[in-house]
Amino acid sequence: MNNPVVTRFAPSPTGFLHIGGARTALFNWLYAKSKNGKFLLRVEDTDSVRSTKEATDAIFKGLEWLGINWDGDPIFQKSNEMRHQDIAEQLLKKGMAYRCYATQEEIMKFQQTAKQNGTSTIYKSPWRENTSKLVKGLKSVVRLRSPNIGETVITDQIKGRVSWKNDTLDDLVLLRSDGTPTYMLAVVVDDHDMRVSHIIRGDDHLTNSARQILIYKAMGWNVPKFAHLPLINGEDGSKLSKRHGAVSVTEYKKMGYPAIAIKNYLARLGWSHGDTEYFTMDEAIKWFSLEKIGQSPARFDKKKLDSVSKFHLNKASPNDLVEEIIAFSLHQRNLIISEKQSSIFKKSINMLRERSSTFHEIIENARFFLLKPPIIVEPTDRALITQVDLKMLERLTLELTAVRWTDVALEKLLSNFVKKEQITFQTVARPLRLAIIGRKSSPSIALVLAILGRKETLNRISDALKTFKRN
RNA sequence: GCGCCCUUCGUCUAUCGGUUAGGACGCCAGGUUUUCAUCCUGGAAAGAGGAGUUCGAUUCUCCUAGGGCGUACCA
Repeated sequence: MNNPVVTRFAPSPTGFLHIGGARTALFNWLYAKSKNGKFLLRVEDTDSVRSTKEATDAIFKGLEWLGINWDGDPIFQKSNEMRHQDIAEQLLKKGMAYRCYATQEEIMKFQQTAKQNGTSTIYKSPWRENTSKLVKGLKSVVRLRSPNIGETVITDQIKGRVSWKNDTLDDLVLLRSDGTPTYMLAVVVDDHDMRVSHIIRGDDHLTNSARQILIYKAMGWNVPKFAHLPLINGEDGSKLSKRHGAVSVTEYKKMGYPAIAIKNYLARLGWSHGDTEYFTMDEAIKWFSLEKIGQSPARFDKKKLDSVSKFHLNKASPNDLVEEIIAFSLHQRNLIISEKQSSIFKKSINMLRERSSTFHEIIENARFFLLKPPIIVEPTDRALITQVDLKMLERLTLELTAVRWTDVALEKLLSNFVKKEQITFQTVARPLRLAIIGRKSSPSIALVLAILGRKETLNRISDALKTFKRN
C-alpha cells in the first residue's frame, strides 16, 4: 500500500503572498487533492528579525481568498526549535555532525582565495577532522559531516534524475553559534515530523534539496519525493519583481480579478492538460499530475490573465457574480451599492460582463446607473454636443415621453426617429450617450435607456439641455 | 569561478521517433455593428546553433551559445 500523500506550503512571513508563492501553494494543494491526501501549511518564522505578524496574516488571507484551504492548524516553525536542537545533538552524538570554530572572517578569506584560484568555494572546515574535545570559550556552529565521496541523487518528479557529486555539496550549518537552528535543519526535521511525502517547491530550491537529503540520510530517515517547479519570470524574462507590476496576490484581488481566474491562469503557467485553457478547480484536481508540469520557466502575461478572467466572469452565475461585485465594491472600493442599484445590476449584468475582465471594469461599465446626477461630461467631450443636437434631443424627449418603456420599443423608437430626422444612428446616439451617462461609449443605448427607466432618462436629458444651453 | 537547471510561434503551451508541428492569448485583415466592446471568419508567426544515434529526429545523446538558480551562522 502506498503511503498517504502529504504536501505542504512553507512560506516565510516576511512579506505579502507572492504570486509565485501562490502558484507553489496551488500546485501543492492540487496534488494533495488529486491524491486524496493532505495539504498542510507551515510558517517558516525562524528568522525572528524579518518575520512579522502582519505578513503571516497577509499570507493566510491571500490563501483563504484564493480558496487554497489547508488541513489542520498552521504550524509555526519557531515553536519546534527545541526539537530541531535535539536532532542536531543526536547528529553530533552519532558523529554525523561536528562543531566548527571557524570565524566568519576565516571563511570569507577562504572563499576569496578559492575564487581567485578558480576552485570550489565550498568551505572545508579544519574542525571536521579535529577530534580534540570542546574548545571552551569559543563560539561554534554545528555543521553536518556530509559525505565527500559518492553522489547524491534526486529523482525529481518533474525534472527526472538530477545528481551531484558529494564533494560539491558543503558541510552545511545546522545550528548557528547562538544555538538556534538554521532553515536547512528546521525544514528537514519539520517535513519529517509532519510526514510530508512530496516536497513541491520552486526550482530555486533544487540545490537545497540535495543538501537536505544529506540530513535525512544522516538521520536514517525516509527521503520524501521532490518536485521542483520552474519559476515564473516577468514579461521580459527576468526575475519577477515589483517593477513588472503587481506581484502580490492581494493586489490582484484589489484589481478585481476573481480568485478562480488567478488559479486557472497560474495553474496553466507550467502545467497543462492538452489544449484545455479554461477549467474549474474540480477539473484541475481531476486532471492534475506532476508529470504534466513543464521544465522551463514561464513568463507572466497579464493579457492572458485578462482573457482567462473574462472567460470566468462570463461563465459565472449572474446572481453570484452580482453578489461578488457588491462585496467587492464595498470592501475594495468603499462603495455601497443600494438595493435599487443591485436590482439594476442583476438586469444588466450580462451586457456589462461581456466587455469586462475584472470586477473593477464591470463597475466602471455600470457607472451609468451607479452615478448620481448631475452627470458630468468631460471637458474635452463637451464640444461634441452642438446646439443642433440639443434641439434634436428636445424633439426626442417628446417621443420618449409617450413610448412603452422596453428595450425593444426603445430600439424601434430610435430607429424610426433616425429615419424621420434623416440622420445616422450615431448622430443621435452620441449626444444622447453624453447627456445621460457623460461618456462617448456605453453598452447598447436602447438597453441603457431601458435599464435607467423613463423618469431618470428624461431627468438626465433635461439636465443636459439646461447645462449645455447656458454655455 | 564552481555546481545544478532550462531552451517549440511575441507569450502560455500540445506533441510521449514518422504530424501540412496543433491550440490559446496577443497581433494583422475582413465581416456583423449603434459608440467602446463583444461576436464570427481568415492570416502572419516556432523547434537556439552544431555534431551524433536512427531508415527517419522537435522528440534520444553529446558539445556550444544564451538564460536562470544555488554557492550565507536568509529562508
